[in-house]
Amino acid sequence: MPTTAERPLRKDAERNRRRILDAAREVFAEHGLDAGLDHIARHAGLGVGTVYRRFPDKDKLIDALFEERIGSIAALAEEAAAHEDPWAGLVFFFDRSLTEQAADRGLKQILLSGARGCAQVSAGRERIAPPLRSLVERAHVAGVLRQDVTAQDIPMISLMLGSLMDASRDTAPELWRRYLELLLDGLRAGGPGSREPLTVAPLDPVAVQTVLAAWKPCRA
Amino acid sequence: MPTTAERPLRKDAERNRRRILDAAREVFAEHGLDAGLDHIARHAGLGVGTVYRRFPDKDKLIDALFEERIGSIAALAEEAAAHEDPWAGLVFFFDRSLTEQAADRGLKQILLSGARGCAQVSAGRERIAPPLRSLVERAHVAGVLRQDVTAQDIPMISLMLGSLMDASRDTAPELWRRYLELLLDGLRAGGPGSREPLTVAPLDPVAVQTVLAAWKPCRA
DNA sequence: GAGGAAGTGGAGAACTGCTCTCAAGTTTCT
DNA sequence: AGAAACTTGAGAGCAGTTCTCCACTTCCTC
Repeated sequence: MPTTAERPLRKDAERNRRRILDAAREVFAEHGLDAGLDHIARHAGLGVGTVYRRFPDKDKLIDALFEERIGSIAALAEEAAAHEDPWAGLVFFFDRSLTEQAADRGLKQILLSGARGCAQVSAGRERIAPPLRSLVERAHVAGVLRQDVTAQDIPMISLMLGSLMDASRDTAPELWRRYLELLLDGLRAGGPGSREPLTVAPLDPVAVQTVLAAWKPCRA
Repeated sequence: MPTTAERPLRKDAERNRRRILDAAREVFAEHGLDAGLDHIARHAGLGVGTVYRRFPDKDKLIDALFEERIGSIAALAEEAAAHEDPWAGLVFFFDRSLTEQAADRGLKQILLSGARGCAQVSAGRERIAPPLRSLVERAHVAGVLRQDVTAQDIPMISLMLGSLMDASRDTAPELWRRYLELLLDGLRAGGPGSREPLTVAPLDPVAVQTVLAAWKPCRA
């Protein structure tokens, strides 16, 4: 839908709109949201002015681009929560959502830092937390997840792995999986009376937002 | 030692040199190495020009400042390697070195990113790896550490926790300990035949340097 | 206590890198 | 063909660095 019930764009304009979106997807995926619009325009073979004619500012472009992608992460969370085996659901969510983030730095930034983007994107983000809560709860009931771990730990773990991803993306793009496995071993409820309880309390949901807002990915 | 065997600084100059170093320590600790020299000069109650008269450029100032601090981290590694209980040594190293890093963002940056600073600092950094290798080896022999974990995992884990620290420093400065505990539970050799082997290989020492060099802390 | 060397301050030069604008030229549509 | 829509890219404006320069001040020595 070109715009909301207004006259359709001219043929060339519509074509360029698509080019901008495609170029932005690629550039943001590779360089993160800090990429300049000049960069995107050049990659699309257009002038910067054209980008600004179509999208009033950078945030609107980001919004248009990530509304759908963030929705797919929310869907992942819902799918994970519906998984018959709660532990497998948890692993599924981490694996799949982080794989997406590894392939798209812009998405990672939108999901984690919460900074950029407007209403649409925020709405998508808010769909994610509830299924994760029920996922964690089911895992607790099934006795497969340490009792002292909460749903708020999930974004924090994603943040840590996301930072590692940024650093290792050119050297060892799959390295984050190694530390995910390590963390999952730490999350799993211990067989015998093994684990000591964690000595530091988890964040509350509001603090999670604050911490994510303070996070910025590294550049490259 | 004011300078190397040259005529001593004038009294006021020596006093200002100390002020600069003190101010730099505080500012770098709080804001990281990206803090501008203007900021440091203002905090020292001096002009920028004075800073540049004493230190030819920013890197020299950083070198002068962190030579000692990085040495103390190396000493920590040596102390850890000498610990009678290898597991306790590992926990000791993580706990102490990360506590230092939590209190000093500049130090964290010097240790992890390797970018800034010259010869002196690099030399200090190179003192750290060997004791960590023997620490890990002893833990393997004692059967307390997963066999598929290597010394190269230590800086990567520090990097992840370091990123979390940057994000949570204002909201929950001790939060990193929670995830350190989780990771330590993942690192410990499993009691019964519990753990699956890690599916992703560790980095080799050269790659570690490359990854660290790509890492930049987030701003605040 | 006078004179020269050493030291100081801070505006600003030079750079980088970003978002966003606008006047002049081009394309599409009717 | 004419009007409206669209495109272009240099550059304005902003912010943030690192580092320079020189008129001025302070210290030390004789």
